[in-house]
Amino acid sequence: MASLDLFAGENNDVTRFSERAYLLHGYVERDANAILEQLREVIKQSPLRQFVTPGGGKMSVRTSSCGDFGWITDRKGYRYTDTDTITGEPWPAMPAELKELAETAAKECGFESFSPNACLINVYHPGAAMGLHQDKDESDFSQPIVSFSLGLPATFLWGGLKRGGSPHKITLQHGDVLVWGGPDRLRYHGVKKLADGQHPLTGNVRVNLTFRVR
DNA sequence: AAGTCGCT
DNA sequence: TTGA
Repeated sequence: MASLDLFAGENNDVTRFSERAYLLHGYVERDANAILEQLREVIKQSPLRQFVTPGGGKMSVRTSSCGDFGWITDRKGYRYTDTDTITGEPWPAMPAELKELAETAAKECGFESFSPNACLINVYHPGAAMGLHQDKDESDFSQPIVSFSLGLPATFLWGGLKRGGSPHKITLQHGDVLVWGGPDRLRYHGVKKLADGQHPLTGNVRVNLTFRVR
């Protein structure tokens, strides 16, 4: 696949929904086809899989990773690895164009030095969900999280720094990008059970990419 | 407990 | 919908 068009940046429609949490509406919409094409190549090397959590439950989301590190879980806990535990090979490289888009989005929100070395790929089919959790397996919480949404829309849940209370609901559409960091870096967050639907680019799935510094 | 269940 |  040819390089991305890198149209992102032309769209300045940004909603700030917490002190340092931002929704960039449609930020990667025009790059969506190219992003999905890159992901198909990644998934050929490291296939999607359903993890088991430490509690023994099976995640409904299908997951892979690219970059220097990939996020995994099993009964022993959550962690990053430098090789795919299925293939035994290093995780596929993070496509440079994706990394650049994530960095540009972070910069747009005032996170100047973001250089992700891990990208978690989560594919949601109808019925799949993500319970409220914190992204806390990384070592430097001064670095933000950047999240791309592609395909079917989803309801994002935005909680507090501790469990409890009712999370805010934010609709994520195809092409939207979320950035959160600073005092919001360890907020609980999740995704409501995905509603059935069809999207012209992805069919009946939602694709989510989260870029992190391990 | 990134899940599931049970009570409100 | 929330709390354990």
